[in-house]
Amino acid sequence: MKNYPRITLEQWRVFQAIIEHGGYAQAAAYLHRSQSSVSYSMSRLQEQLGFALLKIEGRKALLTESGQALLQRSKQLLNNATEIENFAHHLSEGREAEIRLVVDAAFPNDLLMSSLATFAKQSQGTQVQLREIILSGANDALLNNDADLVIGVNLSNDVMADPLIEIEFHAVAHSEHPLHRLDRLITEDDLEHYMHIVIRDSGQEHTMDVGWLGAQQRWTVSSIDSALNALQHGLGYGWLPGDRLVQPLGLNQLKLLKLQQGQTYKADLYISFAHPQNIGPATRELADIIKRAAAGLT
Amino acid sequence: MKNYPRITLEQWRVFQAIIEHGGYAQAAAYLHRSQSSVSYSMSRLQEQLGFALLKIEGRKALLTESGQALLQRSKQLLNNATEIENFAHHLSEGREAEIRLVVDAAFPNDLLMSSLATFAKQSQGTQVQLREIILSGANDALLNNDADLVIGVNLSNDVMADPLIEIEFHAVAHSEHPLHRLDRLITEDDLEHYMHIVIRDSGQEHTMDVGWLGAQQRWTVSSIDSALNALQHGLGYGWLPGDRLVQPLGLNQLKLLKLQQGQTYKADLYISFAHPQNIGPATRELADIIKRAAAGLT
DNA sequence: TGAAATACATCTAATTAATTGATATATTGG
DNA sequence: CCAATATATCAATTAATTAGATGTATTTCA
Repeated sequence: MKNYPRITLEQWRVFQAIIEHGGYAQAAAYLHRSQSSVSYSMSRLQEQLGFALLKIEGRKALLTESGQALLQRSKQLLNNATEIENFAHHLSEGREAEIRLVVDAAFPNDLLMSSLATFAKQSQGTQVQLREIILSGANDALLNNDADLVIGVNLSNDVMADPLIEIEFHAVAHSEHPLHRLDRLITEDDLEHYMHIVIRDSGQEHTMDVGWLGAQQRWTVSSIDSALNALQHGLGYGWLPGDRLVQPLGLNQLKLLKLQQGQTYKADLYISFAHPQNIGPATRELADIIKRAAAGLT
Repeated sequence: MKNYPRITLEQWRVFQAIIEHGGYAQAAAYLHRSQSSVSYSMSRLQEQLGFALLKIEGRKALLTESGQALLQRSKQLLNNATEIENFAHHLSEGREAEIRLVVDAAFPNDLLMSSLATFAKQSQGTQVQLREIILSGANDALLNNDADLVIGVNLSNDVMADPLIEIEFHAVAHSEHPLHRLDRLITEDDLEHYMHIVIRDSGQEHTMDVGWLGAQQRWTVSSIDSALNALQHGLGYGWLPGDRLVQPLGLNQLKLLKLQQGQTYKADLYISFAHPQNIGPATRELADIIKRAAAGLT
């Protein structure tokens, strides 16, 4: 099996030009070459492949079946090659090769995904490296200089942070959880008797510190998915962002707790550039897309 | 913006060889060229791009940031080019460029997808064009010669058809449908009073012929998804393949009907080559994969 | 029907690009 | 500071591509 290409991009280009312009002569005109040059390239290509891509029927050049299959793929190849050079051009103008985006898990996933999809269309080759964090992880990322763009809570002390959206956290527990069987609004005291599932800063270990009777019980997890998992297994109660609750509430796996107070609390998510003094064009575009998407939602 | 590539595959290959083999001299040895040739190619590449991919630090060639970004992409490009030539080689040995696969909608989707995923790994570039049909659509495809491989029901008269799996169709209706409120097993007469959602041959028009009181009412749809949609909106009852019912039954959107008789009926799905006298290697491989997947399920 | 026009193939010469071998320049290690 | 190592550059050579002229086959249409 071949491990490096022997056919040049120029050869594929000539092949495509012949098809797209309806013949050798037209291709030659398009490529600013002589007809014999086109003929030579094409015959060399077919000689290297070992079979015909074109059959000359009468005096028209027609694609063979194999030719059709290779035309399609060679077009992709040529586009690929062109894109690299365009990307290189953007690079030389200061466009970033990669954006390191850090996002708090509370940020709605569909909003993030649709923003990334929009950005991908106009990215000019800039790739996005996505990292999900929780709470202070966002600030850590800012401090440690391993992010370019950050979405998180509590960035408000950062003067440059723009508010994005408000996330509502709702108190929930498994639908069979004893808290749902109380015939009254739930008080702080009631909660003390049950396990509290807490999402805490990313990057830290799971710890379990079950106290004794009456003491506050708490299980700390490091991701929203872990918290959901724990809740769905009936391990306790906890506060989770609304958009992650739509499905489990719909399926009746979880139920909202009717609290005397504090049934929901709100947190603001901010977006911020990690290096405000030096923001590349692609990073700015991505930030704008996210801001617009968030604004459109409210 | 450039619309055709000016940098040759060879240039990218030289660039990669320098990185992979740790220097110009080693790359030259690997490529069976002189060191000066490698140096020339590389400097020409950078001249064309307008910026440096390598910086010579001391006497070691190190990637610049841009170089890193382009190395990654150029590797993809080279792989892409190599793959086309390998694919061409397979073509010249008689492998198909494309397989037209026609599948009855009753065939379990996950089975189909996992089979296609398996095939993709060993496809050697052969692409699969997938078309979904219903009932006699499979036979149509066979007759009209616009398929290479067919999965459908009622292919049994075709001597070459292999039985794949048995599909169970279950009678269901929306969980609030009046049929569920009868305190006894449902009879044929009961059914006559309600809309029957029927999936019929593909390629035909939706028709709605609502009869009057007591007469048989029927809504004919042309896909399983349409049928599910109709059922989930409580429009009537119908028989659907079991694997498509798992979710709606789980969500309690639909409920199985308790019929006096005929609550489920079974259909056998067969797989068949459209042109048994002339089967390409890739088509045979894909058929084998599907047969094995189906066999593993039962 | 047959001459003119069209289209691809082939040949040779000219041109362009790539490669080499020798040598220059720079850096590192001892 | 010298020997070894690594890349850069130069001039000469070699290879690949291109062009121009010409050949062959097909189609058009007068």
